[in-house]
Amino acid sequence: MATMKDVARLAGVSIATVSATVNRSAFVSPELRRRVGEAIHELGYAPDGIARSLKRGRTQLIGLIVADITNAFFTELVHVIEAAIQEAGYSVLLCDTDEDFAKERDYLKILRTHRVDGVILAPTGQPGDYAAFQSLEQRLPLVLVDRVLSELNADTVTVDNVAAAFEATAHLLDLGHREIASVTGPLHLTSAQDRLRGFRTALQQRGIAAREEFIRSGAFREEEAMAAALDLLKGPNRPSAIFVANNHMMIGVMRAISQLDLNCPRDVSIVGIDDFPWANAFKPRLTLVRQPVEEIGKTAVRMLLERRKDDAERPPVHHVLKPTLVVRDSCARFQAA
Amino acid sequence: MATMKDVARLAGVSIATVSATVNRSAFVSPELRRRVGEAIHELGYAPDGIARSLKRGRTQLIGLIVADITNAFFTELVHVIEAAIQEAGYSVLLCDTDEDFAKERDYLKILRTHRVDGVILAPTGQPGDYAAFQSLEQRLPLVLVDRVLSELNADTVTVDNVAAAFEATAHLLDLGHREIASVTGPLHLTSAQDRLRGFRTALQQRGIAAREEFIRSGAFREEEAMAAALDLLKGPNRPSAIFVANNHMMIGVMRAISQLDLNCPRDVSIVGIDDFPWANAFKPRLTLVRQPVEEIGKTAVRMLLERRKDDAERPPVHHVLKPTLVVRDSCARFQAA
DNA sequence: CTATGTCGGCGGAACGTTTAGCTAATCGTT
DNA sequence: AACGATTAGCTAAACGTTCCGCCGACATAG
Repeated sequence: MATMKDVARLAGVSIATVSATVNRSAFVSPELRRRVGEAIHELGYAPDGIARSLKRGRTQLIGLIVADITNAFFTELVHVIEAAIQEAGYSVLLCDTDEDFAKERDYLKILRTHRVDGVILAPTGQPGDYAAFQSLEQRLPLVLVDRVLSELNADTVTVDNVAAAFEATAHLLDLGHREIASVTGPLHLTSAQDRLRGFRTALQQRGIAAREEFIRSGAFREEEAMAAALDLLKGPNRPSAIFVANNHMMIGVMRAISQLDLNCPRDVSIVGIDDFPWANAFKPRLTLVRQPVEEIGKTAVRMLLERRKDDAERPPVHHVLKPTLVVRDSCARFQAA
Repeated sequence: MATMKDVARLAGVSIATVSATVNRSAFVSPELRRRVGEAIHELGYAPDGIARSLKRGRTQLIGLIVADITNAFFTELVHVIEAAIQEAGYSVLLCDTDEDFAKERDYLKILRTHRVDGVILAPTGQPGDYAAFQSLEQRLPLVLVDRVLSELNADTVTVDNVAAAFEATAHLLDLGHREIASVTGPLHLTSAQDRLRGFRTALQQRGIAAREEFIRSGAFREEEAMAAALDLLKGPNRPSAIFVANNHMMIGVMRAISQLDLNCPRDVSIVGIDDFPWANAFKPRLTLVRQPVEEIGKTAVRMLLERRKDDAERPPVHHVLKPTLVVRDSCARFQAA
């Protein structure tokens, strides 16, 4: 592979001139510019980003760590973040932790080795897991998305999960439901905590006691949600509505309903969090709380790049975005059986 | 950020010894190993992958270019490829072209600048677009997935799209359908071509003439598929079944059915290509041809890394994997209206 | 006691850039 | 005519590694 030296020799100039030409970093006479251009073309020269990174001290690489790319929310998030990063002249180093903190830690180390210029992280760890990081990650610019980690005082972008769950639950309450179940995520994640909190607050506010046996929390996974829903729905005094905290879980719940030959929304109303492409392509079209994914992604990228510029020890900023309820057909007015 | 020099100074050894210790590339006495280890720990040293890459001539980076990460097939593919690459000690540089060849070309250039060790590419270009590449891409190890590009004689991993479409169509024929429509992708992509071919072959084999007005080809997108399906289904002599060539299009078709208040499979039978998580969570549970995504991904990674080792000018190899029909509820036996 | 061999560890030259500082040439000013 | 100012382009020193070749110490053999 041709190097600047080859180009310089062929064009009869010094490598400094080649560099100046390639980077437009200094005036180069038209004549030399032409000769350099020709030599580059002839040799098929392309600058070596590695050498350049070494010298410049930055790589134009951003690490993106998500918990689970097959979750449609993260898919979409990766999509918009990738586009925004590319637009800004950087590239994405993708890491998928599969909700496994050990992997996440490994990835962080790898990203550090690759000398990425910054990291966008959707963390999976428990509080306490990150104690070592503050010092270890010698101020690598970091933005947290979707889930917060108070101990890691970094910039964050999240949606108001309490509000999301509150709205979803309030919608159910408005329709007359009282026996409402909740299938929610692992409670060490702030997103899951907040969603459960919003759910409880909505009930409380109407003076309705939450029935603890109707609250199921487990991993953000299809199988567990299906098991939970099956268990919830098979008994004689089943809830008339279920609030589902995540889209993987939604699949599980819908499959449970399908398997029990129940009809949604006639037999049970369902409301969830996270919109996704298929949500309105089937029966029933799902009523959901939509997160502003595009805004989350763009904001995260913007914050990261700003943080890079003036890496002053400016205190972290936290963006909290508003979710919106999208009403479709999966919730019906309550009627006694 | 601490460098080997710092470590060497603190441990009282040469940087060569630090390097040997870090890489286990030469025998280092236990005593020195201990001192170096301590110094590394104390300084929080981590090797600089950039300098290492420059010296070694490889980056442990693999470029992954997909046409559209929001397509569940590619989502899953990215998921398994990322895992396999990570497992092999490499990292993924993710590029999403949004089915735009101009972007694809830019990405290829960027990847080259980043000096990736290889590229896995799901191309979007038309034949002819890649003419310049052979020489330009100075033998960058390359594996094509999902879609082939004969002019780019690289290794490929695909599924037998002809067989996939054939099986799907045959299933419809077996159920007695005769007026079968096809909503298929852009015909400059081999995957779309092959799927249409399989569809035609199945009809032909039973001596049934394909009705050209029932064949719609457009971008692999939801909106266009919805428009096509709307048009196909609103007339009085509508097809009794539709073969849908891709999962984005499937969403569009299902939405059209929902909008027209038709019932699938009673009014129209649907079979598609590409399984996805939601396919059996709703009514109707979709009958689909499933691609062996995991095998595609793992094979692609394996081929790429092998190609790296002995970069002999060994001729390209082409893996063609078998799809399987998954019968669920979206196709019913034909009955005259 | 010297010659030979072994082996842990070191020095230093790369890898392909960027960039500070320099040189020689050209120019305008007095 | 002499002198600084300006300028195009060059030289060379980094950046943080890897790894070849060497050196000195020690062991063994003759």
